[in-house]
Amino acid sequence: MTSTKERILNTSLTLFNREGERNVTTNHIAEALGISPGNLYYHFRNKGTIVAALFERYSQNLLALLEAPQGPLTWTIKTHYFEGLLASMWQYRFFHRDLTHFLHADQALAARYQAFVEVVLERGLVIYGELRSSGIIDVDDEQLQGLMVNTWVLMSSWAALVHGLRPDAAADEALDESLMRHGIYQIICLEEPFLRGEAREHLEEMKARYRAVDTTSALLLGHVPGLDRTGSE
Amino acid sequence: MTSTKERILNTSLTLFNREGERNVTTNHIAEALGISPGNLYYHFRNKGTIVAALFERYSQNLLALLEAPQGPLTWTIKTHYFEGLLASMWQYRFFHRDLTHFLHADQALAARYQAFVEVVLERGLVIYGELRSSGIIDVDDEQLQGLMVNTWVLMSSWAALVHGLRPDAAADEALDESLMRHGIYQIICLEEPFLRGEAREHLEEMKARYRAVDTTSALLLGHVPGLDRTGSE
DNA sequence: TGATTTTTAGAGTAATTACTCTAGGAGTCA
DNA sequence: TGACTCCTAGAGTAATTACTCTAAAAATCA
Repeated sequence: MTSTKERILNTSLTLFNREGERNVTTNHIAEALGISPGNLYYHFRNKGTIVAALFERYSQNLLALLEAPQGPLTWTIKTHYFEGLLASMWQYRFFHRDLTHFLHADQALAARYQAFVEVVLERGLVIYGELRSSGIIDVDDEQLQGLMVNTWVLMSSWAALVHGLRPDAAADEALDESLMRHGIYQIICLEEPFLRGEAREHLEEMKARYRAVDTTSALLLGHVPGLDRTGSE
Repeated sequence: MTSTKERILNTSLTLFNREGERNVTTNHIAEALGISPGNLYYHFRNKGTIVAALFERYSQNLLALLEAPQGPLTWTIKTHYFEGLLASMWQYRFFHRDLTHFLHADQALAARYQAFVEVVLERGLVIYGELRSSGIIDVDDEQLQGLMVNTWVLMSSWAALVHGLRPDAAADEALDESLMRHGIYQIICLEEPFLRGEAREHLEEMKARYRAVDTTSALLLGHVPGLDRTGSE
């Protein structure tokens, strides 16, 4: 049986993701759990510590994934790997959604977050570096850095962005998954021009796999008709 | 002399950007202006309408920029043009920072925002389409779409992301400008592999111009080293 | 068992905050 | 002048909300 502390975190996470941290009061969390506010405050000094604890879980989660050894790295494996990362980030999407507020409100959290980003980028550079060594991507140092930053911006913003555009807080798991796949698709778009050898062979297959069939393109590229025209001109 | 209504909007914008909309109360806005809360509420039914009015200003601002005719389009011009867009977005950065909350709280605003994004993407596709027609970028339809989405994600997230990482709310104009230039640099990184002809010739020059000398690697890829900008023009 | 510590309930509070209401000044037009 | 509208002040309020306090149940230990 999970401890009360754990249950508070789990419920908070669910509510934060669904309603947005700003709209979830501590009383609301307690009520959802069927415990008293006093009990909640016995386990967490204040609301901020709940957020901080969730960030800890989030960052541990992500860093663990990033530490995982992987033997010979192919582009396909790497992409699948990124898919896992994005899924983890989606689980804690409330965090990136209100990131600036949290960092503004909690100096210590800000420092931990900064360190976290540094490690993520560092590790990401290693991964891309390995791909380069294997001749899978063809980039110079500068392009590698640019690519890494863009990948991170995309991943860390994707959830919030997509969450803002999707139809009303309908808890549609199928849609969510499709949106995450679209995120990976966009990363593939980032990498595509640099891909060589093995990766190039799998490119179309991978694009097809992650390309959002209907719903996703509908969301971001709605009824944008621009392409038919520019193609023929 | 600007009307009270305008002054309320201006002050709100300033405070929202600096403190975050969440931390700025209506009383606070009134106080900053030296007017009474009652007066504020005479001009705006509630806080949400202030946000909505600011979004209107923001979207009009951006759409006007996007409508601007431009004659023959070079990559250099386009990049300079994007710089203007990003600067406008930076002026209203509070909006993208709390975007999901605003959309969640105001159905009508959500609809307007969705329409806004559609127009922006549409217009962006036209611009990239023109570059393609001129042989400046070499992409197929699918790559064009992918590029467009990534550009938009990058631009609309950049302010919030960077704001979260920069040192404490120091109102450092020089730093801000450097960060915006870095945003353009990242877009250049997105486009670089597709560039041909004229653009390719100006690539290094443009990269040099927008590359943040210290701050780039500093903010996102390391620690901020006191901002020692060596003669940049 | 009794003693002690951990966990819980739940009423309560101080502070905040979005917003209201009334009354009156200030400009305009007759 | 008076009447009418626009604008402003500022006291006040209802509701929310993060958080406290006391006491008791439950678990742990001697």
